[in-house]
This record gives sequence, structure tokens and C-alpha cells, in this order.
Amino acid sequence: MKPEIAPTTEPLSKARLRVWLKLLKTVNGVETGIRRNLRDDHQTTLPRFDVMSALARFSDGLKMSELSKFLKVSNGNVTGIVDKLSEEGLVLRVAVPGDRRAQIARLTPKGLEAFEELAEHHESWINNLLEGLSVDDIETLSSTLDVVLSHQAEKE
Amino acid sequence: MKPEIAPTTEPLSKARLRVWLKLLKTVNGVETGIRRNLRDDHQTTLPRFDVMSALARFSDGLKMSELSKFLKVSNGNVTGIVDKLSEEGLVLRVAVPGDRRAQIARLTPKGLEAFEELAEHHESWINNLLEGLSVDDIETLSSTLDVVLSHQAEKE
DNA sequence: GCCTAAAACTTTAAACTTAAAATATTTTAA
DNA sequence: TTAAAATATTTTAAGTTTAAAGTTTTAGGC
Repeated sequence: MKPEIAPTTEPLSKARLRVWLKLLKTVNGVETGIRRNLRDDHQTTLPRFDVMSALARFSDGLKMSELSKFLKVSNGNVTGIVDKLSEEGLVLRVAVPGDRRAQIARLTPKGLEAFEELAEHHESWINNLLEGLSVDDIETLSSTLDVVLSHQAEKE
Repeated sequence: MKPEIAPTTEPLSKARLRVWLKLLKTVNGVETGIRRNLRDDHQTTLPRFDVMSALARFSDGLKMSELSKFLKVSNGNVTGIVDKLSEEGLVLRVAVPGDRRAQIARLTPKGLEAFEELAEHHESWINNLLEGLSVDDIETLSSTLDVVLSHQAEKE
């Protein structure tokens, strides 16, 4: 008697690869949309928005190194972005009392105002781009992503 | 009698924003892992891998413009990457008979061999990074992403 | 106090990216 | 046939990103 042949299913590893590519495609698509909106409607960029967003969240400001760690980008990168935002009066560099090496980046009132305007639009763009997702979809998706994220956190 | 106050739930728009940020964080984490692996274990980069991957899929090669369209990057971008890969003997530029403007980029045997090595490792990295995801998780995730992707496709 | 190591930034070099201009070739249409 | 438009690609200029090197300042150990 021939051995039973199990129905050939795609190996889990291939399925994971496939869903990864889909994940990447989805996120790239959304991100491209956001970048375009930021550029066309507000003459700004995603990295600038990210910096402003971080500084808005920490209203006392962040040291340059804290900012780069929070955003997971290099130190040199935030230097450049904060330079530009400073020139435009949206961000201020404040000396840290007692440590002349360090500087704190803070939003100016003008910067905060600009960010709030951006944030409102940003939320609405995202809402459009993710229009099909129900509360249940979101809940399930969120749990699934938590699995991956906690796995990432372990490895650090 | 007082009117019933519905329990204040987070607006759908905020929930979508929140899950978007989580999606972004997840994908960035995985992508960072892949880039690090490509660099540390194979002295290469993600854009190079992407180009090789596209050329491996189309074994007859792709015109430069087809390649840039497929990868959704600019023409000039692939020119530079293909230049480098050519110098290293991994990719070949072939004239298109009947159209002297066009060129077809193809993997060399050496390039194909290098890619297959990379692809095997890549699949295993992804498999590790997405380790917690079951077949069911993947199925559900895939359907959810399809919702967003089809919405994206509409807008083009 | 003085020297070394660590910390906080900035600068630099290399790779990637895009949009726009430039080049070469092919197609269209008058 | 030939001028104009379209196509395929490369080149260029400007900007982003990172890792690594460089600068300044602080903290410890002797």
C-alpha cells in the first residue's frame, strides 16, 4: 500500500514570506500617499512631520539624542532636520543647564500651531487610506501586529 | 429621565490612525532587520536585492523602464543600481533587437546564483521575524491587507 | 589637578532617491 | 519625406539616510 501523501500545502515559511511582501506593499502605498499629501498640500516632508510629531508629544522638548532614539534614525539625520526646522522658526534649540554638550529641541508656538494643522490633515488622510477597515478589522490587525512587535522587542 | 450616554468609544478615525502607526512600526522593524542581515551577512543592500529579485522573477530580463515601473522607483534610480550590479558581473545589459533606445537587464548565471543564495536566507530571516504568525493569522492578515490594497488600486 | 573614557553633537563620505534636463531613437502625421 | 511628438534611457542636481570620524564637554580614577 502506498503511503498517504499529505495534501501539499504551502510551507508556513512561504506563507510568511508572501504576507510580508503584501504588508510591505500596503505600507509603501500608504506612505507614498502621505508623502505626496505632505508635499502637495503643505510643502513639507514625512521626516519633518515625524520630528514635529515627536516634539509635540514631548512638550518640554527632547535632547537631540533622545529625539533620534525615539524616531529610530541616526543622530546626524535629526541634526539636519532640526537645523531646517529651526531656520524656519518652527523649532528652537535650547541649551541644557549644566551640560554644555547637550541641546534640547522644542517646538515654538508657531511650530506647534503648524503641527496641529498638519496632524489634523494627517489623521484624515490615514482615515481615507484605511477606509475599508472596520473596528473589528483594526482590533484583529492590532493583535496580530503585537505578536510581531513583541518578537522584535525580545531581540533587542 | 436622563438621556442615555453612549459609552465614549474612540472614534474610528483615531483607531485607524493608531493601527497605521503600529503597522508602520512593525514594517520598519522588519525592514531594518532585513537591511542589517543583507549588509552584515552578504555585503549588499535592499535596493540591490530588490532589483535582483525582480530580474530573477523575469528570467528573460526586463527593460530598464519595465524594471523601474515594476519596482515603483524612478528610472534614474535603477540606472545606478544596474550600473553597479553590472560592474560586479551580476547583471548584464542586452541590446533589444529592433529598438536601439532600449536595453534589457538580465541576471548573469553568477547573478542568479548569488540571488538564490540571498533569497534562501531572506526567506529564513522573514520566517524568523514573523515567527509568531500562524497560518490563520496570515490568512486573516492577508484578507485585511487586501481591503487596503484594493482601495489603493482604485485611486490610481 | 590631570588623564582617559564616555557622552552629545556635528560633519563627512557613500549609497540611494527623485524630478528634471539631456541624448538618442522611433513613430506619427502632414 | 520630414518635422514634430513620443519613447527609452542616462545624466545631473538636490536632498535623505546611515555609519563612522571628528569636536567639544563631562565624569571618574589616580
